[in-house]
Amino acid sequence: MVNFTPVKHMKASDEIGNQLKNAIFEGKYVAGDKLPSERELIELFQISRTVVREAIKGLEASGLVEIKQGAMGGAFVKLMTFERLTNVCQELFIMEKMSFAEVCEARLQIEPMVAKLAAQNCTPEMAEKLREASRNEEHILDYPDTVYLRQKVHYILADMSGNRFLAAIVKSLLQVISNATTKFEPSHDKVHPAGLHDGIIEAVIAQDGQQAEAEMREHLQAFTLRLNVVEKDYRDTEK
Amino acid sequence: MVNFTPVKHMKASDEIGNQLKNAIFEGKYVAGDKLPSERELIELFQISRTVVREAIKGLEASGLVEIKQGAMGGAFVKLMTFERLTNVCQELFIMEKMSFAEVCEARLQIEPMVAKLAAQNCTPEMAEKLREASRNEEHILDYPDTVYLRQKVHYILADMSGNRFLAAIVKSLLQVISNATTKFEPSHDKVHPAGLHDGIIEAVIAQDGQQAEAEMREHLQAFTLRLNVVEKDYRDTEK
DNA sequence: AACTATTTGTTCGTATGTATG
DNA sequence: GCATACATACGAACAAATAGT
Repeated sequence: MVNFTPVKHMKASDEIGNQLKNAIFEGKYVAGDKLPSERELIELFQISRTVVREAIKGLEASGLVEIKQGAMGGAFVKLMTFERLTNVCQELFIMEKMSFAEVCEARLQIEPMVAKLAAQNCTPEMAEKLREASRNEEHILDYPDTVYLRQKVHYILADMSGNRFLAAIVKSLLQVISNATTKFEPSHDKVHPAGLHDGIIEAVIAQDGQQAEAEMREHLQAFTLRLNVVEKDYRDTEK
Repeated sequence: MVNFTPVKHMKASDEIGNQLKNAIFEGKYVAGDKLPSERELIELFQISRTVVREAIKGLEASGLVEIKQGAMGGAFVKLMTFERLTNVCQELFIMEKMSFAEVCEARLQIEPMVAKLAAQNCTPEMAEKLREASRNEEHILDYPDTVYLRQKVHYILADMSGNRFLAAIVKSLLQVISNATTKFEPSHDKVHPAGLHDGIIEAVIAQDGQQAEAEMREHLQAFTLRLNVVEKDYRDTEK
């Protein structure tokens, strides 16, 4: 049996798009590198400018490169970050592939576990960072637009877990919940009692994983329960 | 203070790409719908062919539409699935933004929890589905290329959790681990003792969440430990 | 400040490929 | 086989942004 190869042609733009993509995945181009210019790609692939541009447009839409115009411009490989995960989560939520309740439940399940890991990995430097974040929470009212501060403790704990994937998931969920919440409860940012995270923080610093997990669960449960009700009301009034 | 609006222009292709994207997010076009044809878009946006094509190419790369050519062709809105989450996870892994060990650990943390949820939601129909999947596992050797069968129990349990986000995460992790494993241990598919999941399945059917969680954790721990070693060896020999 | 070179952004005209009826 | 409707591809030109001289 002769091993004939299929003659199916991909679209030219997909073909060269894939070649460039693979080159990036293989590390031939790393973050900050410039891909060959359009004219060069025309030469390299022996193909028209239109096709080259469509291919690069695809890479841009996939979040792999950033295009700058002008002299010294071109398609630059972007630093691959977990931001892409967050974007996908956000889109899945918008497209109603997951409900607010599901997102909250996922957070309720995962974040306590992450807090436990954080407690197990807690170092003196991390402990100080946590304490500082906690102290700053009291000043949030002075900077009403720093949503980040409100969530800073959660972000730090996520990073402390030592698992970049889990950290990214937690941050993505936080982001989705935060975006949704400001939609149906614009005043939410302003109500945030100081010292809210103290229980969690102390447990983590004491490296008491069990306790950290329990404190985080309790912290989220009250919060989540109320939000779910508010969100449901909001959805009902929408109709 | 007059509320002047910024005059910064986006690229035309991005501009109309965003408008189309938003229309999709807002449900103006749903899965299966056809976007206006290139000619129509030219009319609607009063813009050139090339720009329209680049915009649509962007949507295609983002996974939002699928382009068919020929009469009755055009850009059709794709059904938004969790596949996108899996793709991003796969890419993050390839780009070394997360290690094999981290992926395994995440699975080890999340899947037992999902098994617990599955146990809490177990219905008679689901129980039967699980039993059938378990029985079929013995026949896997007859169909060596059905990777899916090997993981079927895990997939069913994920769906049983009742949380689409958690299910998607579990499936994505499974996929990443599976892809990586076949790289450094091609023979892996063939070794899969029958009845491996029986402990988990029985606990889930008995609706014993605690037990299901424990069984799943044990099931994964042995598996994970060995794989981590094999993977490390593989990485070392690569250099 | 003005000029030049380089690179991407946009347009138009034309031709070809592909699927439907 | 043919007409139609659509996407794919090419090439030439001009516009706009940016960096360096």
